[in-house]
Amino acid sequence: MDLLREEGYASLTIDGIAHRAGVGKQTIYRWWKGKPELVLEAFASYASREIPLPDTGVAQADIEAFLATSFRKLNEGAAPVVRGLMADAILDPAFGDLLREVFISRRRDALKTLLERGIARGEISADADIELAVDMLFGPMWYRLLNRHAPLNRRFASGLASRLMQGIGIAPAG
Amino acid sequence: MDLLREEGYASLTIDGIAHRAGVGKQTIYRWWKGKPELVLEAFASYASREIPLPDTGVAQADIEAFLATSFRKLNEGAAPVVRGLMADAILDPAFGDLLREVFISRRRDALKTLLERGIARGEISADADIELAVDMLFGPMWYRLLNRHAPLNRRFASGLASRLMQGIGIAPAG
Amino acid sequence: MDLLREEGYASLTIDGIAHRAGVGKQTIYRWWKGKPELVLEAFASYASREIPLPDTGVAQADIEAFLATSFRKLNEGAAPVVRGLMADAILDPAFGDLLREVFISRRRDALKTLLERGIARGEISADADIELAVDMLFGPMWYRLLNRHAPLNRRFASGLASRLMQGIGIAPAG
Amino acid sequence: MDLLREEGYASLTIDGIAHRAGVGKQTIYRWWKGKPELVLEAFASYASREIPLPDTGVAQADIEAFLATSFRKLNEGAAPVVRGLMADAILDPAFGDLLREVFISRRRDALKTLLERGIARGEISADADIELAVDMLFGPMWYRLLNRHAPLNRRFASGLASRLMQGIGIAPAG
DNA sequence: TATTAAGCGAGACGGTACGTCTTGTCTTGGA
DNA sequence: TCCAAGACAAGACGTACCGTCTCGCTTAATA
Repeated sequence: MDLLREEGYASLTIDGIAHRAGVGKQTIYRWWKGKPELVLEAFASYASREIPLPDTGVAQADIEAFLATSFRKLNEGAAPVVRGLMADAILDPAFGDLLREVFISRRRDALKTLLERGIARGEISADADIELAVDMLFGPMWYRLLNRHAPLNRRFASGLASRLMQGIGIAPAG
Repeated sequence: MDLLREEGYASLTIDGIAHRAGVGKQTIYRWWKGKPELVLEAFASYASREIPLPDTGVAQADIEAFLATSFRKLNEGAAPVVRGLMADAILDPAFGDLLREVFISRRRDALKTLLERGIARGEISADADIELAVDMLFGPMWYRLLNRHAPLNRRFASGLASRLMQGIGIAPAG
Repeated sequence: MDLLREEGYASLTIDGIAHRAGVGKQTIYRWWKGKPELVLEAFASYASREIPLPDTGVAQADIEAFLATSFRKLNEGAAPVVRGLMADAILDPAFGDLLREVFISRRRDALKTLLERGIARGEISADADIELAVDMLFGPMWYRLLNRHAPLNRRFASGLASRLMQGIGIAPAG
Repeated sequence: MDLLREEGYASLTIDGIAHRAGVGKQTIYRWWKGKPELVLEAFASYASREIPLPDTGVAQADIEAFLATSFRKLNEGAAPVVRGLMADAILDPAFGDLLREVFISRRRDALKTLLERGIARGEISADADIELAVDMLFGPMWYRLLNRHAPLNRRFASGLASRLMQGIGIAPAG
């Protein structure tokens, strides 16, 4: 992780990692299939540790908080790593499958939990398309993360959460 | 483009392109900075040529048609190319800037045109956040494109367009 | 020795030996300094066991028989092993010293014994250069063994023995 | 050749050669199959350049001079190189074939020329076994070169030449 | 009989060199 | 004069062995 920060994902090499770790290259290949798998492992635990599920009792607030925390972590240094993982997932479909399994889908699950709580509470329509809702929350995040055309800030989190609720929510009485 | 289809973006090499084109490598570097720029140029014209702006007179229908056409082109073979371009944009930020300029932003502009037409017609609230709306349409598309966790089909196009309109639209009278 | 025959000396590895023997690598290093020493030990006893000193009563015949037996053993499978030991002796001078001590010099001593018997019997000139004679017998053998430009056969043994005796022998009366 | 002298054959690496030559590794592999072939090429020309065929008019003197020059070159620094080439020839039979073709056999040819001149002059018996004679001259040289049990000096050259002539020569009248 | 120590198999480890691959630049020779 | 052909420097890749090291598991001797 230190090296990731110092050198960036793209110029991170197995030789470099091994040398920095005071370790033979073979030792790395013994435990990981390659650089992407290694970084993924280091990062997946970081993500689930650092981005807890909020529970404010209100779906929209939960969602907004969850997104906002994610954005903050990305802005604090995780962004290049996540981008690099995505690049490797594209270049190597097998790693793409792995990334989806151990990272993307877990993040999706977290978000689904928040949405389902909302349904249970009656804030969200019971027949809402949860998968679509998740895509409409994480999709824009990845889009800005990868294209860097606009910042990942709290305003964005708030905008996404509120627009989504208007699309799938049940208007509060009164 | 033939080679792109045959070999895939990842295993496409400058040597390979030059050899296939019966051309020296230097000739390629004379005209393009590298593989990504070459592919981008080939692809950008393809995209604007093949995905025309629809004009049905109804914003939601326009948006849905635009997305659906985009999805179809991706499914017909463009997907790996677009993914590859994104991978290179990640690995080389300078190319990322270029991609944003000549591809991403043009696609965004196309979508904005549709949305602005909707505003002009009174279908969409005049103070809607257009940038956010575009993110909520293209974001999910890229998200599914890159992660391949769900198909890019007409149902998805329809779902995105309708949920968006519920978020930013003006309820029709009656 | 089985592995030596199956795999050849060059592709024989300590890992392979250990695995085949159902033994940990450390156990091998406990007893031998390395692969060459291990093979040398296995081979040295084989050589002294299988190539006895002949005693026909005639020096030239003794020498020819000794060479012929050596050649036969080499042709029967020992050749690659002996070549491999020589390769390691070249690459590691310390092992070269060991090889000379426990193998080369013992073989030379055997040959010297035959020559000295010839001197004792008056067949060979008392002032003959024994060291040189040994070099002229074993030298050509190694030369053919390593270069494989001509076979190690009985004709060669006979030719070497007879030419040598013409060089150092005492012409029999009549 | 500089590196060969400085580092020795065994610790000569392709990386090292490439770096010293200010050259990429691929360039070396483009022209040579590997380290042994490279060294062989550098050395073969050296040998034929530095060890000319003598022509004193007397076979025994020619042979002695030829051997003595060879020994001197070996003692002056060529010995480790020649040993290294032999080690690789042992470990890789394909290179062994090459070494025989472009080095061993050429050196043998040179020696045969001297012997044939001797036959033409009537100094050597016309039915002498030339191949065997060559083995009896070069064999002992290699044997001492590889085993280092005795020096390669002029006395050795002289001893080999004279003993050989006693074996195959025609006694001068008187 | 219970305790301890030695020797072992297994295999992870740091390290080094290998031969392959691709990149972007430089050079050459024929059209 | 142009350009295909491809050599070149650079350097990461993933593999193969090396010789050292640490683990537990026997197994034998000691208490």
